[in-house]
Amino acid sequence: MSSSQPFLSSPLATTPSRRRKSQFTFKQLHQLSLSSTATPLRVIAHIDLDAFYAQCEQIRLNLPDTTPVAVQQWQALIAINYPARKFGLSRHITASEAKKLCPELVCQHVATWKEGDEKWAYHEDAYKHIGTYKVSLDPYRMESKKILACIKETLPEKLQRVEKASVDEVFLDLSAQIHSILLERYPQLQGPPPYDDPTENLPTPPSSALDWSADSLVDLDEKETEDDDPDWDDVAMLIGSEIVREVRAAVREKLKYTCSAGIARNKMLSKLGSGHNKPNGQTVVRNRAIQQFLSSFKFTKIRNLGGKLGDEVVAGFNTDTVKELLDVPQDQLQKRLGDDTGSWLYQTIRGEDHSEVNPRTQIKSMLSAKSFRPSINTFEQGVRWLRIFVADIFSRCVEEGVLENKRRPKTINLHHRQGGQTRSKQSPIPQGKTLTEELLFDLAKNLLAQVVVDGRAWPCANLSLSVGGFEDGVTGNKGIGTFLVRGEEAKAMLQNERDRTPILEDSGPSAKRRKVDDTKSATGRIQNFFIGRDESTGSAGDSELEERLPGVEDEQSLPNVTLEREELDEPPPSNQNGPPSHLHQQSIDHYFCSRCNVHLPESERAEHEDWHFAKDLQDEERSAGRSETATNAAKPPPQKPAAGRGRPPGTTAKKTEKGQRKLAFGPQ
DNA sequence: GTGGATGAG
DNA sequence: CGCTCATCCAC
Repeated sequence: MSSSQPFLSSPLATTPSRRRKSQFTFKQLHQLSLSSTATPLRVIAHIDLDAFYAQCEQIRLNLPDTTPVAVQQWQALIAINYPARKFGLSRHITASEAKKLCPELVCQHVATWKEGDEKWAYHEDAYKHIGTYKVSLDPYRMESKKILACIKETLPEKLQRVEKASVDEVFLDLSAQIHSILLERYPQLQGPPPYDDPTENLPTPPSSALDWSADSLVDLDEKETEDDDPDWDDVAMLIGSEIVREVRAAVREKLKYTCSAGIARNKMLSKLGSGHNKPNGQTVVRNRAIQQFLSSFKFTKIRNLGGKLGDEVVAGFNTDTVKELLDVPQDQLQKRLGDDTGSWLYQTIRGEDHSEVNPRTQIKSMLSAKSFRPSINTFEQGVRWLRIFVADIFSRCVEEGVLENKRRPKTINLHHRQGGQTRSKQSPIPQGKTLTEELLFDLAKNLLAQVVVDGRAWPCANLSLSVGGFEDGVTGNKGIGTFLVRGEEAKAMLQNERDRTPILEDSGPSAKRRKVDDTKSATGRIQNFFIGRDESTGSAGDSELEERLPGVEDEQSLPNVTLEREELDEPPPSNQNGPPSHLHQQSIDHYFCSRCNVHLPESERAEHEDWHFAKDLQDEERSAGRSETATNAAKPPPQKPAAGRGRPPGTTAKKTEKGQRKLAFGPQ
């Protein structure tokens, strides 16, 4: 509903002397305590750190906050703080151009990994080494964590609802806390409603003018005047604004960061609001001001309309403003965009957004990537970057508590870009083994090998490695006494292995010798990864020599690939239960476990078999303890229940006539 | 489950 | 721009 209409159409408005009742009901007030997306009293805040990366560097370097600071990534500037913006600096200019415009600019390069290092660092001359270093954004992730923790500490634990929206943004659903404060400050709101009827209107709101002086206030809609009495939604917003001011003060005082905020009825409006008064300001979008506020924007500034969908709308209706799009009837929008997208857009430009604040603060995946200029052309070059990616990802996994078994990823994914197209390969991370850096490295190499044999791998313009499917750690393998002991043994053995062949070697002459070995061992695994490939259609062409045309089945086979296929393919990798037939000897000291899809040295074979044995035993006990229907003894460990509730706007893909996909937004 | 695409910052 | 992160869909 429009926020302004009820005021205008209220019959009581004709009796100026008598104050009208609230337009809100006891039911809507109650819904506020539940953070319901349906209540018009809802209050959402969006908090956005000001020029975050630049502020991180300014604070890390202990510079006065008046110093112009930019963050440099190779030659590009990826963040510019507000003092620097006064000099006309913007993104898309180079560091040297910026220095000319602003000689006293502090131009700090991001931290980087260099080959062989076991940790990222701030290197003075990083920009000279775009070919061998990899950017690390870890410092900003760590600051982000501290800020998020600070925000959570400031809010009452029981009533908070915080969504981490990005490294420098959060959404807060303040509804429940505001409900509590309202009842406390205005006891007349405590129930029960008259006649115990929840549809009864709330008592008359306080008549004194509200003090908005500390906030930037968006102008009211036309026909609304500041003389109109406030209602409870205004009171709720004002309380929300107080809370946000306290949160921002805490972040400022404890961590020195400034941020901007928007307070409004929903996520979309709060986000637009937070950008309205930067830096270090907060903006309240009262319900009575929504139309005026929204109409001032190009709709491409609204979330989800910044991309192709927005372009499609512009093309379809020859305007990029909310104001003009308001004249388009809903069915016209639907005709052009599809029913769901059309009605979503119709509602959105009228200020409606019923999406929930998703109480989620932990990441679900992490990624390490590098664009290559110029492209890289060999498997061993790729492997060298994988080393760095793995070091990066593994150290971040350690921060996530992987070593303490708190959280651990389930899958590993390699993305590869060549020419216009990107392809990816992924594999499960075996859960039976301790998650080590070399395990990840091994898996990553295999994925790269798969990409290579699939063809058209070179020249490669971009590689990225990610791990995902983070789940809470297992409980400690109850009932398996031998596992932990053996696990320690395994660690010791792996340590010995590492001592002999250090994984994080120095860059230098020795690296050249070693990378040959990497290539060999990895090509050895190419063979293994041809399991499952259909022999009759042959295997992939040799991408380095043969560019296959799209759609053409080129069946040039790699002799050494098909060689071992038979034996490997025999028991296809599966989760079936059974005798220990899952360990396949590949060579004198090399095994492949088809249950885990993992390669093992002889030194780990016994432990691995023991682990399966113990786990099967445990699973049998479990299923016996339950019912006869439990036949899933060898299924993966029980999954985390569900990702909480509340997906952001329900989106469903549709195919357009042109075969392009676009988003469609369904009802919540 | 896998691989591609879109969108955000 | 380059590097992340999330979500969705066809398969």
